[in-house]
Amino acid sequence: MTTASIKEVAELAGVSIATVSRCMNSPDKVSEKTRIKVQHAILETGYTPNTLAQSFRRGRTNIVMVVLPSIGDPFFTLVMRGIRNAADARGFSIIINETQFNTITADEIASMVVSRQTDGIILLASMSPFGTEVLSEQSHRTLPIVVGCETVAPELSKFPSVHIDNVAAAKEATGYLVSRGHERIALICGSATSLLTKDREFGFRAAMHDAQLKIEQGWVVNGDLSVEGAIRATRSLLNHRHRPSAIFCTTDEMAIGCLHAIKSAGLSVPTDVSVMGFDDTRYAAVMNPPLSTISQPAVEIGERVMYRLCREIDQGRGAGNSEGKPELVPHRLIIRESIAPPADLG
Amino acid sequence: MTTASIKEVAELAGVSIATVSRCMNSPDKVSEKTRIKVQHAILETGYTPNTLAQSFRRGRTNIVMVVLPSIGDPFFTLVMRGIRNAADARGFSIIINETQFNTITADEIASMVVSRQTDGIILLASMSPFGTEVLSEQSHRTLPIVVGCETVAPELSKFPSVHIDNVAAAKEATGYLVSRGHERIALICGSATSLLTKDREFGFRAAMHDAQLKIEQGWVVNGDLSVEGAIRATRSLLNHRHRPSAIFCTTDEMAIGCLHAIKSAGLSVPTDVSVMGFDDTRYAAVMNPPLSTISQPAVEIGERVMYRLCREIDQGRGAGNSEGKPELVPHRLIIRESIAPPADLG
DNA sequence: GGGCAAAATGTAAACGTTTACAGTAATATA
DNA sequence: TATATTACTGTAAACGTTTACATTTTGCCC
Repeated sequence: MTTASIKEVAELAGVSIATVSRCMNSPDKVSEKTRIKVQHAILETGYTPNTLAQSFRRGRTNIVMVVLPSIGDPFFTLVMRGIRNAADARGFSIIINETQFNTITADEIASMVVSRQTDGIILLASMSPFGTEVLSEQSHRTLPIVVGCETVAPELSKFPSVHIDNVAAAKEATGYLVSRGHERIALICGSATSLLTKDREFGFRAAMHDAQLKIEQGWVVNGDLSVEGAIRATRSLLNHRHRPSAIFCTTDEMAIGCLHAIKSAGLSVPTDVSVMGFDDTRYAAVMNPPLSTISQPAVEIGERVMYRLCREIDQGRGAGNSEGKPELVPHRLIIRESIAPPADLG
Repeated sequence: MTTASIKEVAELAGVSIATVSRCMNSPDKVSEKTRIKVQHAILETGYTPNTLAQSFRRGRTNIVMVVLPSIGDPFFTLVMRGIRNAADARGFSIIINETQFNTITADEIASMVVSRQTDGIILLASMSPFGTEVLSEQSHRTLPIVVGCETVAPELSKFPSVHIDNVAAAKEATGYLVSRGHERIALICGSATSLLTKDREFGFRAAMHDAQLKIEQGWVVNGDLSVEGAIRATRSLLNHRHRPSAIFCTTDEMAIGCLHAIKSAGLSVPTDVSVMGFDDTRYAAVMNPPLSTISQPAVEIGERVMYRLCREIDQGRGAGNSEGKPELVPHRLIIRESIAPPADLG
């Protein structure tokens, strides 16, 4: 039973298909009399516009693609909630593309660009650095892209973005550990190719430098954003010749693994080792002990990214020239119970 | 710079557009000579087919929609991974529709049905019961739908589905608690309208009945699938006149909240209260204590659901007549450290 | 080389909209 | 009442494919 088309509505209402179309899209351009005539015909036939035909004709799908490392990460879940809020409000659907912690290449983006199945792209994942120039040259005028959460590479700075000041946030987090008396602080960070990771690492190093603290070889370790990766990373830190008294994880997700690894090594948090997270996901407060962390306005980031993308799309594709400076949103240090002064101070 | 169309390729290659189209879709129907001629033209023009036009013409988007309560739940994350695996293999994209723990109504489904933006639907969320008949009547012949995880209502039994035997699994979980000596066992379950919840509750009650144990008034409580909901539910259980010695949560996500609530009430797990989860998400093993739970082959469920949907789609829409009995997949009881004999036994 | 089947290609219609343009009806202006 | 606006409606083209059908080319056999 193929659904009624505009033609049948037109016939039933005794008007042309153009009029029916106008009834749907710009009702003010059609007289009230015919409008209600058409309304009735629509109801009677149960007509709904064929989205495929509309997309084709309008050259627009009202679908955007969001590229992110993992929907499983509770932080991204929140960002997605924001994106979805905004998308719903604007009548967009969303296709999610998980990179599974791999950095995405420009080629992959490009292939999304050319098949016009999406109107725009939200990039929450890090791009492989050597891909960025390809992308920026070949497509920044052709497809709207907005970057979220991730710091954007200089070559990509044509693209609008919204995120927190990751350097400052990491600095603040590290500074707090220092202020509680820690001097041996390690860092578990994400993939080395992620600029976001780089920024947080940079903030960490800056804070350590400011405090004139030494970062031992092997104290900065990659946890690849997963719980399991963080467990491995933590084990290596606990076995380190100079065991740190505090561990800063650049993600709550990794902090969960970190907490687990510490406890299953027979140590306790925060008595033996303090732990600092990042993101303030919904699990942070229910961890044992509750996790100190940096809170980002995740939902708001999502909303702003999506609304920004809408603007790009509406202004015609590739308003990449908007040359947006990053929209910075505020972060906040959340103090819970996973951090205490180091034992050797007490 | 609008991309090259099939016409330009045809002109450049000196053939008709039909031939170009054939080169792309059924290369065996065109001579090798012209095929390479066209290949070159394609490369030279940088032609890629306009997906919108293809979708329109073929009446197929290669997009499926999956409806689920929350992508945030780590269990669904795994199911999604399976779905995505299969979808990638078959060239499908996915649009996710979160119900946010609300049951979805047939109307909402129907609106997805009519706008032909998706080729099929995967239903991982519970339908509001009064909606099901509408759905089954009006659309089960028009749009391919496959149900996953959720038990399907009898009225929906025309739709294929794949899930575990939730009744048996819950019975087994409860039985294990009984076998460890528990007699005062409470249940924290999800939304009352979910059949899946109903099934697990039914299994729980059956096991209690078999063991001739009494379920006090107020021992079966709704945790609405969220961490926070479970915290509230647990508090009410801990304040209960007859405090249970074990709590069975029908979701790991809720078990996380449960663990937290018990600990922040100053009690310990499993010494004071034992906790059983359900789903074996990636957090279960890193909880403190590690969570005993029921493991489902989540990724496999996702894959099977998606492949099944592909079959439905290929056989022409609404092969709902396939009248599939549910595909049952096996579950497994996972024993960790969150369960011990009740204190009053020791 | 004539005849024929098979293979390759071209022609043109169709998919369901939107929209520029032209045309007609209604209303206001003189 | 004639004319100039304005408001409404219809006609038809266009969007980029796919595909049934017609036509041409090729290869083969006698």
